[in-house]
Amino acid sequence: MLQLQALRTNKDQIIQALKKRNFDAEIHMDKVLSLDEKRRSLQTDLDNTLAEGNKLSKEIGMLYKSGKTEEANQIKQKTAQLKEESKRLTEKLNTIAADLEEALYQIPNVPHESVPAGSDEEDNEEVFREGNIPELGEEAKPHWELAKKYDIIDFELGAKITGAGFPVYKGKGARLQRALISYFLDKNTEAGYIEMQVPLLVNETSGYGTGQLPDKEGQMYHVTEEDLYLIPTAEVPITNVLRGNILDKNSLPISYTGYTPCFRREAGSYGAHVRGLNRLHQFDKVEIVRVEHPDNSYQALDAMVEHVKNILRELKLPFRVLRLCGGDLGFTSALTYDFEVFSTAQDRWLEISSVSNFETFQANRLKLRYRDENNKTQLVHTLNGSSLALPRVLAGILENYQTADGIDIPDILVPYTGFSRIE
RNA sequence: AGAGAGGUGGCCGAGUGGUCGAAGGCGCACGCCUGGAAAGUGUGUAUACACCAAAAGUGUAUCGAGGGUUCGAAUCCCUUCCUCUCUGCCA
Repeated sequence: MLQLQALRTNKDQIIQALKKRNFDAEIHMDKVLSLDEKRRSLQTDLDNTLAEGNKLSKEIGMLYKSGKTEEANQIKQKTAQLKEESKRLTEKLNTIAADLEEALYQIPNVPHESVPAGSDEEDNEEVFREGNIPELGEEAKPHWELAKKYDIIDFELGAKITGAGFPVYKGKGARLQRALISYFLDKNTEAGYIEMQVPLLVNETSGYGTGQLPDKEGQMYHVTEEDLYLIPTAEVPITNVLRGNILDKNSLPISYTGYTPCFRREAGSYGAHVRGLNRLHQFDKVEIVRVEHPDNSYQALDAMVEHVKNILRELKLPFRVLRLCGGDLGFTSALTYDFEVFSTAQDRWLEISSVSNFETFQANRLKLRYRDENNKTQLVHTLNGSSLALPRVLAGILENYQTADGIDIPDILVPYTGFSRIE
């Protein structure tokens, strides 16, 4: 959620910047600002009415104490009128405040100046590429065939137990999953991230805090009995750990990492691009989250990008980094770098990580602040990234490391798996 | 899941209808004292919103959350969430 104050003072600038997203902010902005104006004048009216009432109440108290019951009763009649008035104003104010909040929720984050203009993924800007794309020859198989051949992932079995998109990992496949999770967590904690184990279900407030609600409501599994949501990413519980806090500026930055399964309904997805591990309802991911002083957040974003690069280097997977264009940029993000691994057998790039700076957009909803030099509260910047999403890394390893009669395990993972080859 | 007790400021803790944003203590900040420190001592110490060009200041709201009773609620009533104790169940 954008800050009202910013909208009031930089209206034109923000409208201009949002054009990069192909988002016409003008109408929204006018609505927000006019609602805000109404809200403020109502607030003033209400405050004055309540103040008057408070004053009279005190008088009544005094009069009763000194036994002047009659005078007190006279004043009482005045307060009845004020009470009605304040009730009316409160109702009005609540309605306007709710409308205002809803209108604010409709406006996406302002893109960073480096975000390229563009309408879809075609316009994303490649900023980095590394690694050799192996020559696999004609025999190369996509990972879903490899998974079947070596009996390490069973999609049908998952469908039997639960439904499509809930695979079962078996034997060395399961072991490889576990190895990847441990390896990622080790890399992250070495880099100073504090490991967290968090709930996999969150309440509504947390969903709003990180911005999944209201705009991605349909993407989350909802446990209606308890009104809880299955997390679509560890970002939600981990970032909400700090919700509502006022941090000492010396406690910044705060860096967390956590492994969780992620649950996504993925309503509306279909076709070849969702085969195998490419798109699942349940998948594993290790996430990194940072809370930063606004002055340092872009430095932190670069550090996160470097960190993920290093992991992919160690895994010896061919990858590239994209700076997302305005049209492809997530609703809450100011700047996002996507990481993609090249899947040789599928002959396409697979997104495996997304690293974003949300600036104050999430912090504003989360009410997550720090105290500055002048003891004033300021919103922090929040960032997060995947390091990494398991299924596509797994797909990348299976496909790129395949040989005619087996799959090699990247050297860096062997201490974690305890084996160096799947046959 | 059932019965009972409770949720007050950064922390502890008083407060059962009136001037209470809330005693007292701890912590923290600044000052005094000291050669320096400790002890002592003085002052200050919540958040949001509105008014004001801004600071100062003023007003309003907030004692888990939401609603109600009342001229007036931290205090009474209802709903809900959470914590603790006992019973039950259970990995």
